[in-house]
Amino acid sequence: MSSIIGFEKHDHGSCVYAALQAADQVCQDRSLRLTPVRRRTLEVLLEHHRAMGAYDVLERLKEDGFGSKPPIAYRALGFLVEQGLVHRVEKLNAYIACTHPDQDHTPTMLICSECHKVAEAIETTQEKRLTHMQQQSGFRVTSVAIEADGICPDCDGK
Amino acid sequence: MSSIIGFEKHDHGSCVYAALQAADQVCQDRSLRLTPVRRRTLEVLLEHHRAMGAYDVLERLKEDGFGSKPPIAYRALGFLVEQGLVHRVEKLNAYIACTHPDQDHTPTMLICSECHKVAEAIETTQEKRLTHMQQQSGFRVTSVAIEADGICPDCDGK
DNA sequence: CTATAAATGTTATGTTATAACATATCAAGT
DNA sequence: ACTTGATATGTTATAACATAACATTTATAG
Repeated sequence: MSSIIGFEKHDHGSCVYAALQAADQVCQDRSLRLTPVRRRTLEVLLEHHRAMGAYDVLERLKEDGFGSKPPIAYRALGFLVEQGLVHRVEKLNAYIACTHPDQDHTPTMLICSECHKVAEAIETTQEKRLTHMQQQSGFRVTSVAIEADGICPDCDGK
Repeated sequence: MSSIIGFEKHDHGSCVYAALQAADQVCQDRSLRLTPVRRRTLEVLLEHHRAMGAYDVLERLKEDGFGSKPPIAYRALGFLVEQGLVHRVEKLNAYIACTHPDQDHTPTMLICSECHKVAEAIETTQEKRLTHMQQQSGFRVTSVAIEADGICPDCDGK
């Protein structure tokens, strides 16, 4: 079964706040530091609520007085991706805040070719399938990305 | 079920020849032109038998007297990807010849982080799952990429 | 209060990709 | 064959994405 987050309406203010809280918790639990740049980077992605390129993120960070060169953004994004707080959307070379950082998951990214919104479908059966494949093939999987292009419900109506 | 192609040994010469034949057939069936650049591009990928960047492909094309500028490679690759004769490996920004262009399929790419070989696992149940997801969510899927990082059987032994 | 590690910042450069336009080639109809 | 419209090839120029290497600052453990 799958549940989709991203295309329907929601209380955005509280969603951002909750996600930042969750991130604080995650980092505390893992003895990692959610430093100002890292926290702000996550916040920027949460506010935007769509996939952003590293240079778009960098733009915002610069405005807030953080460093202005690419590595600043790439390092913060790298950290957040490693911790599962942000997902990299490979097809777009872009980044999007995770909508449920608490759960350990392999997300399925649904990318609308029309409005360019990205939704994250969480797949629980996926894990099992991959483990199975791994046993059959002898390929030891460390990470998986699933990404679908298509038309989202909003755009499909038009 | 899944079947894996890419890590085990095989008769390379005949595999390249057969794939080119298949490509000719596919293009004929669809009234499309497998022009010299396009055919050579596919051949280069087949010979290499691993993921190649567009600029690596371009290098080869240039040597063969074709145009030497990026669009030459990107256009040929784009055509081949559209026709399902080549897959784009999103995580690597690279391209690899399809190992079974005849079947209509959603490939799972298995990317070895050690030796950088890429194998293609063909998934038949995947299609159904995505159709199902689509019905539930209202997201109309047009194309899907599934990519796994990990360690291939060869490298896992060491 | 140091010593060490971790994080931030900069410079410089490398890699991947596409827009825009000019030219050549092919395929269909006359 | 000859024109016409569509397809494909080629170039120039530039945009977008990403990292190596090194200097400086900040946190934290002893």
